[in-house]
Amino acid sequence: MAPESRRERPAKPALTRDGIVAAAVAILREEGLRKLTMRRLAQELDTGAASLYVYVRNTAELHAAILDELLGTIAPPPAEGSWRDRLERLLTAYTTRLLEYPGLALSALVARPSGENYLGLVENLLALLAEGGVPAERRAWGIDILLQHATSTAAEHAEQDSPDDWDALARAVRDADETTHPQIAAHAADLLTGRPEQRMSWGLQVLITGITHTGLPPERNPT
Amino acid sequence: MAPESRRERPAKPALTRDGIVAAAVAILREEGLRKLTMRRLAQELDTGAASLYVYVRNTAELHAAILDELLGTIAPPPAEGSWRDRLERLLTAYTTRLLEYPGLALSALVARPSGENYLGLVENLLALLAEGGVPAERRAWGIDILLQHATSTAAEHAEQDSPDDWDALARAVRDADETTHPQIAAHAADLLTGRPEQRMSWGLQVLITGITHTGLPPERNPT
DNA sequence: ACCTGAACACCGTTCAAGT
DNA sequence: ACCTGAACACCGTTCAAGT
Repeated sequence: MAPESRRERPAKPALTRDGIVAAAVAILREEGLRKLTMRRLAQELDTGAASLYVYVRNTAELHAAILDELLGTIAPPPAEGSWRDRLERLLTAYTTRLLEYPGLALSALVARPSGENYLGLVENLLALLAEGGVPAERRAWGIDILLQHATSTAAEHAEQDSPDDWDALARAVRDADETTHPQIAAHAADLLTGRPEQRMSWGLQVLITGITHTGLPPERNPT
Repeated sequence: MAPESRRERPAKPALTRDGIVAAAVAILREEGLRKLTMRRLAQELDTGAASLYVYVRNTAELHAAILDELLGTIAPPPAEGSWRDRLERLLTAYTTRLLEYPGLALSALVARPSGENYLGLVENLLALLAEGGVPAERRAWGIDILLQHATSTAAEHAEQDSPDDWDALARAVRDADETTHPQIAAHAADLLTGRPEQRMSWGLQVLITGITHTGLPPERNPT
């Protein structure tokens, strides 16, 4: 009896948090963040959206879990090269990962992640600053700016379904009146030039140099 | 005849782009960005949501227009103080404005604004870097990082309906294992300490110092 | 040209009821 | 405890039809 249970369709696997996150990553890779909704995810797992809420508090938490999963695939920086080189490579790898799904970077910016792989990244960054001789009390705030920069650089590329926005700025800069906006007119070329990797690399150099040269305020009150 | 047109209700004003943006700003101030939807905005203007699309391409464009409106209320920096002081004050004023509506900062990060007031801000920033002796070819990229930092600092505070996220990171940092995460354990205090204004101020110092000390890559290819 | 109602194609989240 | 269907309370955007 009960021949239905012997159909070709594979047995419906039990729901688990890991299974949910894995399915979410799969949808993300195949269809993008826009399509990754609770309803679509539930459909993929052959259940109702409500069932997901047993394992995941809300969409933000789901995004955080996915991000941490993705962070797990960042290769640790090789031991060769100066600490600055390795620091830049590690942060670039982080940004590159995020650039595959800029919408996730946006989530990461708003809800700071706290998963195992994110903590590992923080750990590595702190160690690199220590190796570079950055004073201990400056390291935590230092990686904070570095990560904020790396994350927001990726987030800027979110939702580029229509590149109208960039065109709008480019047009405004090009059409800038020389008398009302002399600076913009003079710098028009540089405002619109530079490959993303070049700007990213320069930005990291700026930050690292700034961090090594800028002392903390004398008193740092708790939040 | 037609006594309906003489009712106490004020005559429905004609739709204009400016009127739409003004109504949007009003809703933003009174109810927040979450409540500012095309449907709610149309309701406020006593029309249907579809009518708005005659004047505004989509939600992103509406957000950009609102942001530029808000930017108009930033006081120009006073002429007193060093260029660094004035630069920091101007950027802080920008971030403070954005912090009132962090959701807008998120929009600004994704769709770079191009309104008149935003261009004015860019113009002022370029002039300040010029005054500070920053080489011409470095100024455009310099204000780009400064604005990215200022905008993303505000964006980080978006959607804090539930402060669970910060708690999650704080817990993870405090619970960090000393053997697996020695750096995090050692820096736990600094990772969680510091008033936002202090971190913001230090961040700007880092950027300004970095910009004045870091040359551009020799070749900068067009985008 | 401008404006509209209605429709299209969706959302996240909650909750009472089942197993 | 886990799972579900159905409901609640919404979205942005398009479009044919009107004025």
